[in-house]
Amino acid sequence: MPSDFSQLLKNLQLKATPQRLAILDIMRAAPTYLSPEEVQSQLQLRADNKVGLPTIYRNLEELSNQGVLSKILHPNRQLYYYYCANREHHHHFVCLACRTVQDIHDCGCAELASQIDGQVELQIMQALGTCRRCCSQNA
Amino acid sequence: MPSDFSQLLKNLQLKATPQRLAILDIMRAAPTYLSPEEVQSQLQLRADNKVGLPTIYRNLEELSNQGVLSKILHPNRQLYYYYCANREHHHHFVCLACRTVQDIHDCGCAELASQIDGQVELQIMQALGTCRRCCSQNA
DNA sequence: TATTTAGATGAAAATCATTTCTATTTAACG
DNA sequence: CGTTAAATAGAAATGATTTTCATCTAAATA
Repeated sequence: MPSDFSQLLKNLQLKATPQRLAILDIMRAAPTYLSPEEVQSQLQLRADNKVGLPTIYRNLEELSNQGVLSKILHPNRQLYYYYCANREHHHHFVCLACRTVQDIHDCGCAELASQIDGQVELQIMQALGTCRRCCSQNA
Repeated sequence: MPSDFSQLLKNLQLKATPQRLAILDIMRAAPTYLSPEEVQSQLQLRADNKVGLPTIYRNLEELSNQGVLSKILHPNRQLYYYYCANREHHHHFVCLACRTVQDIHDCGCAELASQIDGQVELQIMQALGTCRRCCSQNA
């Protein structure tokens, strides 16, 4: 759980640019998943330097590839990202109403891979729906 | 397993247009998943009438919503569709090399839903990789 | 069989998230 | 401090997907 993102980036052999650090800061503080444009808006609110959208796209993708962020394929076909401190293999349940994210611990991926006649290289698994809190509010 | 797609479409309250029937025919015959553009190419090869891309997009999406086709979210971010006669709840393992699809029967979705603090409305689950045949060919 | 109409199609244009290009800047190492 | 590979910004391009809208047609009904 490094609040020291500089060290994290060094470990990943990425330069600790102000933009990267600011993006990481936003992502860690966000209670929900964010789209690249939303990350940009939040950066502007903080009166940080303006960060270009291509930079945000590049960094979100890179950090996602490195496992620092999780990527969410929304049904609306946009990409969203989420900072998850949990470094173990797991998946997420995403509330489409309030955008909060729950960890799914027992995902059964290992069992699944074992029944496949081939080699699983990428497993996309997402549960989307309405969390209990939002369910009860709409009732 | 209706080879009689007219009846299937009637059940779904969709008109049995020549375009729809042709698309279904292509999809059923395809040994792999197809992109909308690939469906269009195949339609042209058959010297059927030309079918517009928007029509293909609309129909693939509609038939996918109705459960007649399965949708594949490819890592390259394009959509692909696949005709699967298996009407039970299941998921797919997709070979990225040869594009063939295997059914995954024991997906653990029910167990997963039970551990979530909320209501799962949509579960995206895909295993992507290399099937055994392609694995051995590349060795 | 003719009429009617909701649903479907096609062509062109629009949309819009994402990526590329390229000149400029900068973090980090020595 | 100088060097250099990596990173950034802004503008432009990309390209899959969707919308628009005028036209057509399947199929229910008379």
